[in-house]
Amino acid sequence: MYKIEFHDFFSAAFSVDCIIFGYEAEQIKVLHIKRAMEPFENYWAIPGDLVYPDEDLPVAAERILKELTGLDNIQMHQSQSFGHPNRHPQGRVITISYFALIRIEDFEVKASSWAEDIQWISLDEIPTLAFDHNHILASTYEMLKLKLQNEPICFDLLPERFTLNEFQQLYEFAFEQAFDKANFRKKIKYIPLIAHDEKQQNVKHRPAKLFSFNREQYQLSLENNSYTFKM
Amino acid sequence: MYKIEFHDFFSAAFSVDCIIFGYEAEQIKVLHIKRAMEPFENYWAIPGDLVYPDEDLPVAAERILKELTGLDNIQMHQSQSFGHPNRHPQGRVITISYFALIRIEDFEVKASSWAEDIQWISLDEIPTLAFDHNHILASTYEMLKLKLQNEPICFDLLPERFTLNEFQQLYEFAFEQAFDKANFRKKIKYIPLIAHDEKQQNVKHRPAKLFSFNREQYQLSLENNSYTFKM
DNA sequence: TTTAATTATTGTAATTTGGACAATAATTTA
DNA sequence: TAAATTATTGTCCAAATTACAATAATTAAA
Repeated sequence: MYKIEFHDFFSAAFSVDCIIFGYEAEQIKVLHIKRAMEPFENYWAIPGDLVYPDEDLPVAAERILKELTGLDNIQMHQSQSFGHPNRHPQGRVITISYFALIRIEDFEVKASSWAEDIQWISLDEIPTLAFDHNHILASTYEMLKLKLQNEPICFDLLPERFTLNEFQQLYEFAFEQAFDKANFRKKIKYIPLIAHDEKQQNVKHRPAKLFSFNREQYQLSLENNSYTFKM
Repeated sequence: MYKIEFHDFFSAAFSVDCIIFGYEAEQIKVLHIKRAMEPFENYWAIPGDLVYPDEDLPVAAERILKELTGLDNIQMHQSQSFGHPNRHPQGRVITISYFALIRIEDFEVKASSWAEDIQWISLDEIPTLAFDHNHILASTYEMLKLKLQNEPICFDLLPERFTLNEFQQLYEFAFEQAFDKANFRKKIKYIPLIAHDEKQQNVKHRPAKLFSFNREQYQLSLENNSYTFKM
């Protein structure tokens, strides 16, 4: 085996891939772009690109997502790394996947930069994607479900002030099952929420009270070790 | 801003860091090595090193762990990536952390390669480590706890055939609290175990029945979506 | 102005689960 | 054969979960 010099190690690139989950009409969809360049030209792919040599990972994720899809100000979470030596035909590229969860109706997406087209595709209709993106997507979806149940990331999906029913719908989305309204309220008893005096507007029935997630109290109890979020 | 050419992206290195959690005397310890070279010479560090340009990540993790600590055949799990541009003084190095859980008494560790010394350090006595290793360790410990409760990785720690008491001790380790023997048996009712006819040998009391984790049934129910592991 | 319709919110009783603890079983050693 | 030790099972009570009923607040139609 030939000797590898120190500088030979500095020959890899790395990328971030942004898996944007959205829900709409009780379906989970994932944002895809159509590649306008080789390799995998014309394939659908997860939005992602190479990271600049002096750029931090979360910054790169934000930049790349915005460049390719127009999405801005989205709170992303790191998922996993994928680094098989042959996963990229043009060299050694390690990729780090980030994901987010958004309400589709709240955002407008737009193909730009080298993205030729953009589309929300439901989880059960994903075609063969570029690179190892099918694998990355599947494994990131598992991470999403795990985090939904163990960290309060679900509040990224809700408006700042929400009704308990909206919260419950999200819960049902995460667990893929329905819950009883009365029992749901007992279940979330320990999740720190702020009850506001304000009520729902413009509904054709009794308006529901609005709540918000009490981030301060959540942070405190984290530091305290006095409570761990569980859905 | 100057234009970055494609080949300029291929100037990063990447490493893996292996966080080996061990338990002994009801304490959680982490395996550290003392660095025998710059940067951070003489600092304690998590065992880790650069990955070869054509080497897969899990393979690199195994190789590096063995080179530095002598540990072999350890099932490691990927945790997270750390990629701050200045985290390594000699260039851009993204690191991917892997972790494992072992019983300290089952293995012998030995400093080798450029590791000058090796030591198990308990979690509450960790000194200032090389690089951003304190941060990596803290964040990987959170991942360990999350996975212990949601994936059957605890069986990596047990021998192939184990008694329910051994299983319970592990459970107590993971949750940092004691459980009632009788109640523990009710709690694990849904975890797929195989009860063998075989019994514990060479104990000074009534021997316990041996069990093993039913990986086949677990895989099946995963594919089935009929059960999710919960501790 | 009253009433029906709709959804929010609270309450209650039955069932299931979880925890404390006691009882019994199987084995080794003295 | 009895004492010691740990495994295993059972029982009772409290707590959590579930199903479902009752009440409250609001809008829209009569």
